[in-house]
Amino acid sequence: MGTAERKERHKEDLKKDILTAAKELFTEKGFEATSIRAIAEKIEYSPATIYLYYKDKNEIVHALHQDGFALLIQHFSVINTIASPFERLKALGKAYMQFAFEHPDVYQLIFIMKEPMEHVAKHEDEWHEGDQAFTLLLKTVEACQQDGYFKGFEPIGLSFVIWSTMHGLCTLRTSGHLEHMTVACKDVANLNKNVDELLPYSYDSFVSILERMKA
Amino acid sequence: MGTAERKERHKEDLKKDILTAAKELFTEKGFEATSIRAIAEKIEYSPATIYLYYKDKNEIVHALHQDGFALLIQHFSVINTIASPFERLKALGKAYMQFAFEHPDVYQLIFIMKEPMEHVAKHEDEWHEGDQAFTLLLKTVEACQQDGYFKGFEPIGLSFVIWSTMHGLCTLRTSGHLEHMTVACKDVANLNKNVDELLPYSYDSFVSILERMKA
DNA sequence: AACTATTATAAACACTGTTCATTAAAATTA
DNA sequence: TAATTTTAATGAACAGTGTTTATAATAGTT
Repeated sequence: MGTAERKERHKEDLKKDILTAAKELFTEKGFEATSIRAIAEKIEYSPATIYLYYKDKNEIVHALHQDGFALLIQHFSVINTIASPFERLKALGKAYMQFAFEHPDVYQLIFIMKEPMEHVAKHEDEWHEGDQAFTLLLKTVEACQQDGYFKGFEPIGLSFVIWSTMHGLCTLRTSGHLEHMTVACKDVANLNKNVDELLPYSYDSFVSILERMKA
Repeated sequence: MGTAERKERHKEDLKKDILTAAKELFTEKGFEATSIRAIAEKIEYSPATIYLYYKDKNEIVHALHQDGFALLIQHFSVINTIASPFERLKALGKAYMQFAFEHPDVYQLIFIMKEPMEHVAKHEDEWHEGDQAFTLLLKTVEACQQDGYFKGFEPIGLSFVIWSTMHGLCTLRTSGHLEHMTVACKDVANLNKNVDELLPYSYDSFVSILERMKA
């Protein structure tokens, strides 16, 4: 008769509305300040209704985590046009960094927060999003190796080191730790106490290191 | 009369007792589960009393942050006995990694959590602890340079890259993200799906990279 | 002993995530 | 169409959180 379908559609709409409201509040006020009650108020439903569509807050956070990852993968799409493997690797790093600074809250959601991963763990699931992104890096590193870079290195370990470096650069910045380090900035004439300059600067250092790894 | 001194001493004792109780609860049950009420119960005082000695929870967290950093610096003391700069750098990395795994909660307190840094920011303070640790790394890197390593590199940027890599390695592990990445572990014969092996393994890769940077 | 300054606390405020019995609405059956 | 069943939504409560404040108890001084 079709009424069941319409109902089902309405149910899925509401589930998405919850997620959209959560995402907006999240990017607006951060995770800490985003309560179930606030989400409920935004979609004009009772807080208890949320629990008819999501088991708990972690399930919402995990859904946002997945959405956030899709956005990251999307940011990576720029590298498809680049033929040179090493240039592709560099572009991947730049895209990663840019994403972390443009969407610090999403970055936290997908790479820092424990809750979404705990949700994956509880459901004995696998982290497909992470695998997908890591595979992209791995393939690029392997392509670089065929181009003469990183000879003698095992690609997975190397990929992981590269990811770690980028992750470290991004997190140390967004967590606010660098802002209060005087040594790292003040003493360098080129930097002028500006933290924002330290990161692209360090990224260039990192690229130089990798560049020297060509046979 | 001395009574004023005794009182002052008692006051400082209580302030330390609060911190000790907080530290114990923190390492026992984690930050999330450590409430002011729980701390108060442990020292057998009323929750409101805590606020006579610490302005708010962030001030307690910041005090723990400073204690934690002292512990890290202590872990670094092993490098004093090593003459070779590059071996010293390697030992520094190893000590850093070991600290992160032995005290994951303290690591989170000093390098991941935003709250202690927010406290530093509010008081227009500087992050002396961070500066101290970074300087130690910087001096080691500079010594390496005088030994023929990292020629042509600006030491601060390079030091920051090294720190970022170590930080990335440690945080990706303790946050639980690696546990659910199948690609990174399963496919490597040497690793046998074991995440615990991925890190020392990746660390060795990183050391190899640095090793190649001689002359 | 009386007064004052310090220290401690009970109670409340405004929140949080989550559960559950109850009610309202919609769909199905008689 | 009327009665019944299934589904969806909610108000209220539970147990917790950080924090503030007026009140009470204690200690020190005159």
